[in-house]
Amino acid sequence: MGIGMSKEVDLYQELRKRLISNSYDHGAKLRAELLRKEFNCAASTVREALFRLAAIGLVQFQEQRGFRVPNRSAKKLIELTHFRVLLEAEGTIMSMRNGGVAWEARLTAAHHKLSHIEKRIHGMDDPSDLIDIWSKSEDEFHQTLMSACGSDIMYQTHSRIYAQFRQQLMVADRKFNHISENIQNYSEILEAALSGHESLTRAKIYDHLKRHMDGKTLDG
Amino acid sequence: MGIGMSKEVDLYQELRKRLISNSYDHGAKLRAELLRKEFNCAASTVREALFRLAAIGLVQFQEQRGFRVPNRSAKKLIELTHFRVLLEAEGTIMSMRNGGVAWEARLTAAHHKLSHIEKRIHGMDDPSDLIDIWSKSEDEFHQTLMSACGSDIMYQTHSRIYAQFRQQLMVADRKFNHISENIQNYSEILEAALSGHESLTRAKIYDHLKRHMDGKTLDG
DNA sequence: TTTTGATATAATTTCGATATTTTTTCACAT
DNA sequence: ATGTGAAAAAATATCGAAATTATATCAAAA
Repeated sequence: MGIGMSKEVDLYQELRKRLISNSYDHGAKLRAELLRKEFNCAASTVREALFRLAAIGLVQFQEQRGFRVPNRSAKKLIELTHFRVLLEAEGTIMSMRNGGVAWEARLTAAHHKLSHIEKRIHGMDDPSDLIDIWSKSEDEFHQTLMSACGSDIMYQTHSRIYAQFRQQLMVADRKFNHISENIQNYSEILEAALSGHESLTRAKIYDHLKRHMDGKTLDG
Repeated sequence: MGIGMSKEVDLYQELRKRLISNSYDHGAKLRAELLRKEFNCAASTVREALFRLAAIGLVQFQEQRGFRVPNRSAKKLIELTHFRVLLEAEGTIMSMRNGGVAWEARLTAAHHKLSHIEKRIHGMDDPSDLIDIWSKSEDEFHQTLMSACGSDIMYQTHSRIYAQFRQQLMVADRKFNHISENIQNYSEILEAALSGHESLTRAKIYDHLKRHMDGKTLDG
C-alpha cells in the first residue's frame, strides 16, 4: 500500500490491474457490496473507484444496474485496433517532428529493453515468468512512441484506448505466439521513425497491428 | 425532471449543460458542499456526478483537493482542434464508405437545418435568441458526420472531444462573427462528402476548423 | 405449458454524519 | 517586511445505514 494514498486510490489501482490482466470474466458483474467486503471499506468508496475505471473504459456502468466488466467482441477489438493505428501513427509522426534527439534516444532505449526481453523469451519453454516484465516493456515502447507528440489530449486518449485493447485481447495471444514477428515489427518501426520517413512509419505501425483486425485474435 | 431519472442523472445533466455553456468561470472550484445544498441532495451524490463529468473531460479532479472547471489555454484549444480535425476527417471518410444513402440523407437534412438558421441569423441585429438552437444544429451536423463511421469508440471519443472544445471556446466566438464563412464551409463539406471525394472532404474539414489553431479564438 | 402478477429477495442509490486531509489564520521569530 | 509553525477552519473522503429500485420466486390464471 503506497504512502499518502487514499483507500480509493488503492482500490482503483488494484482493480485496474485485475481488469487489464483479465482476472475477472468478461461480462462479470462488479458488485459494490462484495468488493466492499474484500477491501474493507464502504460501498460508496467502491462506487467512486468504479466510476473512475468506467471513465477510462475498463468498466461498464449502467444506470440502476451497476457495474460490469465489458464484454469481449470481435467488433470491439477491431474498432480498438483501428483507432490505435490512427492514434499511434499520427502521434508517432508528431513525435518525429517535435521530439528531437531526446525522444529518439528514449525510443531507442525502450526498443532495446523490449528486444532484449523478447529474445530471452524466444528461447524458453515456459516463459510465463517473463510475461509481466515483457508486458510492461511493450506498454513502454508504445507510450514512448506517443510521448513527444505534444498533445496531452491525444496522449491520454491513446493510453485509454491501449488499456481497453489490452482488456479485449485474448489471453492466448499474450503467450508469445508471435514473438519473432514482433521483434521484426518493432525494429522496423524504430528504424522508420529514426529515418524520418513518415509514410513508412505509418505503414510499419499498421503492419504491426493488422493481425488483430481479422477478428481472430479474440476469444481465449 | 425526467421520468425514471435518478437524482444523480438530473444533477449530471444540469451540470453538463452549465459546463458546456460556460456558466462557471474557468478554473472555478466545484464544491460538493455547495452543490449539495443547491440540488438538495447528499455530498456523495454530487461527487458521483462530478466523477462522471470528469470522465468526459468537462471537470478536472485532483486527489484530495476536489473538482474544478478546467482552465482555458491556447495550447489546449489548439490540441483539441487538431484532434477534432483528425477524428472528424477520419470519421467522415468512414461514414462516406459505410453510411450509404441513409447517411447522406441525414447529413443533407442536418445541413439544411443549420444553413437555414445561419441565414436567419445573418440578417439580424441581435441574434441571441437563436444561439441555443444554432448551437444544437451545429452539434447535430458534426455528430452526423461521424454517425455512420461504424466505430462506437471513435464516435464516443469525438463527442467527448467536441464537448471539451466547446468548453474551451471563448464566448465571443460564438456570437456569430463568422457566420458567412461558416455557411460556406458547411456547404463545401457537404458537397465534398456527397461527391465521395475523400481527400477533398478532409481538406474542407480542416479549412472549417483551422481558424482555431492560431491561438486567437481563445480568451473571452 | 406458458403467462401474469404479487411477494420476497437482492442490488443499487442516496443519505447524514464522522474521520481525514488540506487550507487558512495568526502569533511569533527571523 | 518576511518567514515559520501551531491552531483553527474549511473542504474532502469515508462510513454504515436507510431508501429506492431491480431481480428472482412462485402461486394462480389463461
